Amino acid sequence: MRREELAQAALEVFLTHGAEGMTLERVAKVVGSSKGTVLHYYHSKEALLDRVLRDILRVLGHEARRSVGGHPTAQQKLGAQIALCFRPELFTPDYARAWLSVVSKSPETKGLDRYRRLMARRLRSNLRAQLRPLVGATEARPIAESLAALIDGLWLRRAVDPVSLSPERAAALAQTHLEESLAFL
Amino acid sequence: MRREELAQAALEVFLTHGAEGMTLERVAKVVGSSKGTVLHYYHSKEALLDRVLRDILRVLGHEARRSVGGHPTAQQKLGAQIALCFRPELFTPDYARAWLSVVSKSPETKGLDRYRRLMARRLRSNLRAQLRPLVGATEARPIAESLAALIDGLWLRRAVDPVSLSPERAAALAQTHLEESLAFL
DNA sequence: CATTTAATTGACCTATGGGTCAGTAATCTG
DNA sequence: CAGATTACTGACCCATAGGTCAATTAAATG
Repeated sequence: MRREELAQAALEVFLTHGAEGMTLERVAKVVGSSKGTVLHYYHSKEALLDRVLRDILRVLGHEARRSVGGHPTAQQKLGAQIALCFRPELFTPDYARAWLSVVSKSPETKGLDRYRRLMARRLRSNLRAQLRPLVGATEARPIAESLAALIDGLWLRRAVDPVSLSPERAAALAQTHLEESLAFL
Repeated sequence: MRREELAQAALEVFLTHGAEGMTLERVAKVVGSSKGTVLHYYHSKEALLDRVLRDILRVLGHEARRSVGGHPTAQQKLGAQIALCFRPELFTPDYARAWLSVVSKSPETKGLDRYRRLMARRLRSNLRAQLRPLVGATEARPIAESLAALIDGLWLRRAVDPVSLSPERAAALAQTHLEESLAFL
C-alpha cells in the first residue's frame, strides 16, 4: 500500500513540476519520507515515472472507452472524443505542462518515448476509426491528422498561456474544424 | 568577433541539444575553447541564450517581412505566411525540438518566456491582420487562433516524429484548413 | 519471546552544470 | 621597450539529483 501512496504522490509532483521536476526528494517530502524510501519501492526514478505515466494512460483509455463508446452514431462519438480531450478537469495548465515536459524530454529518454508515441497514436487512430464510416478510409486520414494536430496545438497553448484559452473555447474550435472538414466532401 | 563566433556556436548547440542541453562546455568545445572563455564574453548562460533567441527572432522577423510583404493580395500574403512557417530549411526536427525545449522550459525562467510570448503573439497577430480585410475583424480572430494552433500542433509533431510528416504535407494541411475556414463565410 | 524479514533512514558517492577567481599569455598603446 | 588592458585557462566552489549501502528500527512469524 506504500507503493500506491508513493505513486499517488509522484503523480501529484509530476503534475505540478513536470517530468524533470519530479525529483525523488520532492516525492519523498509529499509522503513525509526520505529519498531512500522511494528508491526502496521503485528501484529508479525511471521506474517511478513509468508507473505514473502508465496510470495516466490507463485512466485516459478507460475514460475514452466509457465516454466515446456510449454514443451510437459516429458523429456523436467524434464529439465525445473531442469533449474528452478538453474536459475541464483534464485540460488544465498543470496537465498540459506535464504532458509537454514529457514530449520535450522524450527524445533522449527511451522509456518516455513509448508513452508519447502511444498517446499520439491512440488519438489519431481513434479519430480515424470514427471518421472512416463517415468519409471513407482515404479521406479519414488527412482529416484525423489535421484534427489531432489542432488538438495538440490547443493543448500546447493551454500549457504556455493558462488564461487566454478556456476549455470550452478550445473544444469549440476543434469541433468547428471537424465540422468544416466534414462539410467539404 | 569572438563574441559573434560564440553566438554562432551557441546557436549550433542550441539547435542540436535544445535550451537545457546548450551547456557552456558544449559551446566552448565547438569553438575549441574552454567554459571560462564563454563566460568571459557572456556573463551568464542566460545572456548567451538570450542572444541566440534574439538572433533567431530577428532573422525570422526579417524573413517574414521579406516573404510576406512581397505579395499584393491578402490571400497571397496568407499563403506566404504559411509557406514561411513550413519552409524545409526551417521546419526541421532540430528547429522544432529546440523551439519545444524553450516552450517547455519557459514557465520557470522568465527570460525565455518573453521570447515564447513574442513568437506566439507575432504569428497570431500576423495571421489576424491579413485575415481582417478578407473576413472582417470579428471573424478574423477565431480563424487566426485555430490556424495558429494547427501550425503549432504540426510543429510539435515534427519535433517528436521527424519522419512521418514532410514540410510539404504540413503546409498543405494548414493551407487546406485556411481555405475551409474561409469558405465558411 | 526470539528470530527472521521488511521498512526506513541518512550518510556518502558520482556526475553535471553554472559560476568565480587568480594567474598567465597575448596584444595594444604611450 | 614598458606598462596597461584584454584574452584565456584551469582549478575550484556550490548546488542539484540520482543512486548505493550499511545500519537501525519496526513488524511479522514460528
